[in-house]
Amino acid sequence: MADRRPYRRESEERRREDLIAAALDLVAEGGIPAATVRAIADRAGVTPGLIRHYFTSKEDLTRVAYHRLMEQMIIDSAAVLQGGPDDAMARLANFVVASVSGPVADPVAVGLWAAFVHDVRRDTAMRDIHTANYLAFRNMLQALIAALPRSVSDAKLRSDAIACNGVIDGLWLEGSILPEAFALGEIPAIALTSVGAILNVDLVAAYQPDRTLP
Amino acid sequence: MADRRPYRRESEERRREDLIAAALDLVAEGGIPAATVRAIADRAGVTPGLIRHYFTSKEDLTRVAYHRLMEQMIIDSAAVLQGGPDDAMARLANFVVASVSGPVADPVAVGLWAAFVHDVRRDTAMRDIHTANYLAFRNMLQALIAALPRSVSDAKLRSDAIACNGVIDGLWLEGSILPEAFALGEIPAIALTSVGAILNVDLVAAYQPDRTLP
DNA sequence: GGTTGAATTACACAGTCGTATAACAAGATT
DNA sequence: AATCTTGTTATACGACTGTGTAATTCAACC
Repeated sequence: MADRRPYRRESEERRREDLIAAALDLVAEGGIPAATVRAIADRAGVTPGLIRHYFTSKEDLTRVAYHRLMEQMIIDSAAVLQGGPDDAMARLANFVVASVSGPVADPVAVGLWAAFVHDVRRDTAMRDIHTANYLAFRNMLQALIAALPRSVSDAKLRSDAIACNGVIDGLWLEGSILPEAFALGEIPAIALTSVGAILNVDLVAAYQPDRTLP
Repeated sequence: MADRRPYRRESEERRREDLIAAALDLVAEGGIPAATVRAIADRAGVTPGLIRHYFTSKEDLTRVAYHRLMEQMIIDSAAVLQGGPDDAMARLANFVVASVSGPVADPVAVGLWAAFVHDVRRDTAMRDIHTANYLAFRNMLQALIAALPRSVSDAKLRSDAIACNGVIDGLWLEGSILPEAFALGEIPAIALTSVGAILNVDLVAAYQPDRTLP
C-alpha cells in the first residue's frame, strides 16, 4: 500500500486564508475556469476534500474570495492617506494618484476584478459585496472632495464624486489593461489634471509625493 | 435504429454568424464557463461537431466572437453621429451621451466585455484585437474633440482624449454594473458635465437629443 | 436523375469537473 | 500512555469537458 501523505493540523483561520489566497492566485493567472477545487487545493498544499471542510461549496469560497479582494483594494487605496499631508488638496491629489498607480492599478488586479463581474451581476450575494465596496470607495473620495476649500451643494458634491470616481475607474482600467499604451507617469498626470478640472481646483500643484520613500 | 436528426445546409457565413452569436449569448448569460461547445451548438441549432468544421478550435471561436463584440460596440457608439447635427459641440455631446447610455451601456454588454478581459491580458491575439478597438474608439473621440472651436497642442489633445475616454469608460462601467445606484439620466448628465469641464466647453448646453425619435 | 463532394450528424475517448463518503492520523485530553 | 475528537487524506461517482474520426445526407453538378 502506498503510504498516506503526511500533514499538519492548522488553525481554521490559517487554512481558510491559504485557500482564499490560492483561489485568488489561480483566478488571476487563468481566470475563473482555472480555479478548480483541485488546483486550489494543490496550490494551498492540501487535498481537494479539505475545501469542502471549510467552505460549504465552491461557490461559497468564491464569494469569500471576492470579498477579500475588494477589501484589499480599498485598503491599498486608503493606505496613502495615513501619515500623509494635512492639506485637503494634497490629500485628494495623493489619493487620486495612488488609485491609478500600483499596487491598485495592476494588470493582475484588473484581471482578477473583471473575472468576478459576471458573478456580481448574476448572484445577489456577490452584488451586495460589490455595492458595499463600491460605495465605500466613492464615499472615501467624496469625503476628500468635501474637505476642499470650496462651497458646493450636496447634490453637486454627489455628482462630483461620481464623476471623479468615473475618471479614476476608467483610467485605472485602461492603464492596467494596456500599460504599454501609455508613457510612464502619463496616467497619474492625466488623472490629476482631469479630476482637478472637474472640481475646478489645481490638483497638479497640490500633489505631494511621499518623500519618506526613496 | 433511431433516425438521424434532419438538417439544412447553410452558407458558411450564416453558420459562422450563428455560432458566434450563440457563443456571445452564452457568455453573457453564464460567463465563459457556460460557453461550452455543446451549449453553443445547441443554442445555434446544430450539433457540437460542426463547430470544429468552421473553427479550428474553441479558442479560435472565442477570438472571433470577441472581435465581433468589440466591433459592434464601436458601431453602436458611432451610429449616433450619422444624420446628427453639424455643430462640433453638439456632435461630441451626442457621442458622449450615447456612449454611456443604451445599447452601449448595458449590463449584458459589460458582463460580456469583462468576461474577456482575462484572455485579453493572456493571449496575444486577443490583446491585439483589444488594442485596435480601444484605439479606434479613442481616435474617434479625439477627432470629435479636435473639431471643437478651441486651439490646443497635439500633446494636450492626446491627454484630453485619454481623460475623456477615461470618464466615459468609468461611467459606462459603473452605470452598467449598478444601474439601480443612479437616478434615470444621472450618468449621461454627469458625463456631459465632466467631459465639458475637462475640455473647458459647455457640453450640456450643446447637447441636442435626437428629435427624429419619439 | 444518378453521381459526387462536402456539410452535418453521430459516436467514441481520455480528462477533468464538483461533490459525497469513508478511512486515517495528529494532537489534545485524560 | 491510552482515548477521543476532528482535521485531513483517500477514493469513488456521475456528469461534463474539448477533440478526433467515421458514418450519413443534403444539394449541386453533369
